[in-house]
Parts: sequence; C-alpha cells; structure tokens
Amino acid sequence: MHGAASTGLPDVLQRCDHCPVRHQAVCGAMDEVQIRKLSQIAHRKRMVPGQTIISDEEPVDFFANVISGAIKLTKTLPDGRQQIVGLLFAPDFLGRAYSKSNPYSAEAATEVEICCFPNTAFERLASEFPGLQQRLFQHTLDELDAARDWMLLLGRKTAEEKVASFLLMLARRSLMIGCQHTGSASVASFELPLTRADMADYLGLTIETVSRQLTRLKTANVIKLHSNRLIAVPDIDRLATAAGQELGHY
Amino acid sequence: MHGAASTGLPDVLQRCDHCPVRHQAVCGAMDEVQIRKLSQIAHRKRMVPGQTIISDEEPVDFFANVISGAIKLTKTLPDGRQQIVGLLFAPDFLGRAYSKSNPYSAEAATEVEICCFPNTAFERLASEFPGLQQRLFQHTLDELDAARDWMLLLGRKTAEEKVASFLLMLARRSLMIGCQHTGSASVASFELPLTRADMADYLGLTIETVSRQLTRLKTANVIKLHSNRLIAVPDIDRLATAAGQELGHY
DNA sequence: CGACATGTTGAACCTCATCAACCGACGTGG
DNA sequence: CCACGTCGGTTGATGAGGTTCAACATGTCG
Repeated sequence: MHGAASTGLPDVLQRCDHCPVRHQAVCGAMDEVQIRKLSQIAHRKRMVPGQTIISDEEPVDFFANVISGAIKLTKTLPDGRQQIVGLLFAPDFLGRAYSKSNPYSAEAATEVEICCFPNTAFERLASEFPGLQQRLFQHTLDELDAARDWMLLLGRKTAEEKVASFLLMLARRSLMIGCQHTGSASVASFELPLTRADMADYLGLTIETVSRQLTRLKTANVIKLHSNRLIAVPDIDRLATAAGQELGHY
Repeated sequence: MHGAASTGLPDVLQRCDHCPVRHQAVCGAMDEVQIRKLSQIAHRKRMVPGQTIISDEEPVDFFANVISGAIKLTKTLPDGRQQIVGLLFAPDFLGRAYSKSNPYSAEAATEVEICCFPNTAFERLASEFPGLQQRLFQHTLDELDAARDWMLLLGRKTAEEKVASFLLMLARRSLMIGCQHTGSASVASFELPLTRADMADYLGLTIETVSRQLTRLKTANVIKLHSNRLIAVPDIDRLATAAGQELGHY
C-alpha cells in the first residue's frame, strides 16, 4: 500500500528522482538541492475510488501532487444536490495556499496515487524559494481559466454540447499525452475517468440525460463506445462542432 | 474626463494618497515608498456602461484596480450565447499575470473608474516586491472560490434560487460596506449594478425568466422593488433560504 | 411627438428532469 | 451451483421548469 516502501529502496533515493511527474508538477521548478529537501517531507498515498481526500468540513494540513488517477472537487447544497467544480489529473496540484479551510471536498474518482506534503513544511519551502510559489500561482490561474470555461458550459450549453465538450476535453488530453510517444494519431481513444453519475455532477445534468446524449453521439458516429468506459473519437473536429466550438481556436 | 487632472493638483500628490481603495486594493500591501513608485506609472480612466475594457481577441498591456463601478468578465460562444464569468467591484483587480492574452472580455457594466498600470512596469514592481505578488495570488484564489461557487449555482440551482443568490450576494456586499459607517442595519438595500440582460448572462437564464423570478420574490415579500434598479431586503435570512443556502454558514 | 432601449407579462413549446422498468456484471451466502 | 441483492448503466413515458415568441408598458432622448 506504500509505493516507495515496496521496492525496498530507501525513500530518499526512491522518491522524486523516479517520480513520473517530477518535471511536470510544481516540483518541476526545483533544482536537485531543493528537490532533496522536498523529498524529505513528502510521502505517497494510494486511494480507492470514492475515498474522501479532503472534506469541506475539516481543516486540511497537507498539499499534494497527483501522480496518477483522477480526483474530483465537489460542492454540495444543503439538500444534497452536488456539483463537481474541478477535476484533477496527473501533474496537478491539490490544496489551497493561505487557508486551512477548503470551500469544497476532494474525492478520488478512480484509483489515485498522490504525493503529500505537510502544510507548514511546504509553505516554508515555498517562502524560501519564490519559483515554487510562482508555479503555484500559475497553476491557480490555470484552474481559474478552467473554472470559467466550465461556467460557460454550465450556463449556456445544451445537454449534447455539454457531454461533447467533456469528451472533447478528454480526447485532447489523451492526444496531448499520446503525442509525446507516438508521432500523431488523430484518432483519440481513451478511458472515461468518471461514472455516469460523476459526469452528471460535472456537467450539471442527470445520469439519464448523460446516458442518452452518449448514445446520441454514438448513433451519430461522432464517438464509438467500445465498452461503458472506453471511448474512441474518429474525427475530433466533428466532436468539437458537437461541443459548440466551431473549429479553430483552443 | 480625467479624475486627477480635474483638481489642478500635480498627479503624484493627488493619486493614491487620496485614493478610496488605497488600503483595500492590491496596493494595500505597499508602503509609502512603494506606493510613490506605483503612482508614477498609474493613471485613472473612466468608462461608460457597455464600453469594452479588454477584449479576448487583442493582447492586453495593462493591469488595473477597480475604483468604482462594476465590470463584467464575459465569455461568448461562436453563435453568440454569452456567459458572465466574473463580476469586479470596487477594490478588485483586473488583468491576468503571466499572460498577454485573456480568455475572456471585460466590459463596463456601470459607470466605471479604474486605475491602470502598464504591464511591464507593474510586473517589474511585483518582482521587486514579493508582498505585491502574494496579494495578487490571494486575489486570484478568491476569484477561483467565487467561480466555483458560481459553478454550483449554474449547474444545480433553480431559476428562483439563482436570482435569490445573486441578490443575496449584493445584499451582503452592501451590508459589509454599510457596516463600516453605520452600526448595523439588518435591512439591506442597494442598487442593481446590472441590467436584466446582464443578470441573465450572469445566471445562465433568459431576461424573461429573471424578470419573472424578481416579481415572484417581490410578491412573496422576500424583496422590495423600489424601482427597476433599487432593491430592499427586509429579512436577509429569508433571502438566503430562497437562495438554497439554509441559514448559518458563509 | 415618435423612435428606441429596457423591462414586464402572456401563451406555446421544448428540453431536460423525474419516475420507473429493465439489463448485465459482480459478489455473497445458502 | 444458483438464487439474491447491489451497482452501474440504458431506455421509455410523463411532466415541469425555462425558453421562445410576441405584445405591451415605461422611460428617455433627439
């Protein structure tokens, strides 16, 4: 249950140097000396789907990098209606600077592996090293952009556009990641990191509507559903059109 | 048309020292020496309702503090559907660090007065003075929280709750501001900074629905409409309930 | 005064939510 | 081994909440 320990190597040697997100996450801003300090306060954790990572009730005493899997940030109304306000993937950063209390909860959507740092130690490191702070700032700006994109989706898009937009986001992500390895395959295929229920909570819809729109997109040959979770996009431009983004930008 | 010039005083003396947001805006983090530097690169601007301040097309070469009025940040779909993704009031900061291009437009919603700084000079100041950068970071975190609150509203709230939530936000704002002067009046009354059309774009609704929900809240005695723009809230807790927030927190 | 912008109200329509039945996969216990 | 419940997902029927279209009211400005 503990990634570092399972190899038998001392933690300090094992960690960070072999970390898959060493150069993409916030740690990317740090040099060898810095990273050594960081690795001394870091430890990995595995979570199973549905497991709560942070709650909007209790104070949080750690930050974390996402190493693998997907984490959903959720907000809930008193009567139980829920909205996913953010989705965190591989090199993303979890946690809010300058505040112990979180206005939302974080929950593992899939199997998740994270790398945790105690609050205080990490903040001290950040104040010593402005590059780290700047990286956090940058990441927050990206999250803000994403949140505002999603506001447009939630407020103004139709159910079909919403589902298509979500798939488009994942398709682009999978192409981005894929392109580093292969040359370029314009056929994106990927696995859905969310259940229908989570998709509904992310898109401001119901489970049923999500399901229906998926089958609509399937019968229109915009996507292929190999299984409940496996999706292929033969023509990404058609998907973009279905998402209401008239080709070109982005 | 130029606030500083109209008094006949030299700009450097006039500016900042008498600025109404001197201690609340990002400049609040700066001491006398810093603020003198800042005042040398700053200049005020007035805008009329509807005037575009920054466009998502063109690059932006300035930051700005909002001194008075309301600014709306908007995103638009290719077919014209629009969503307001942020609203800026008096001590707020306009502009995005680390990026020339903006993913949204900014437009004056009311009469607006802003205090502009050229991009490069301001960023140099920020790098000299980490307190300023941190203040910007803080402000960005607040914007992110607000955006995510709004995602919950857009995705999960009913039309009535949306309108009530918007009014509640303004009511609380007016109480916050009012409390500094008067002791405490639990009767909030304020002026709507947005037209019905803008409210619709903010709430993900149509003009007609906004209008109808306003009259519903009026006939239910949750609010009083003195004119199209003037609102009074006799019992703010009832408004909070109508907004779907079961008393207490926030 | 008429033209125009802003806002309200009514009627018809449509998208999406709700309620319900059903399916297949999986795990568990008799 | 199979009956059983559960979970995630699909599909259908129905209806409500909001959009759309249209008429009208009000206020402002030339």
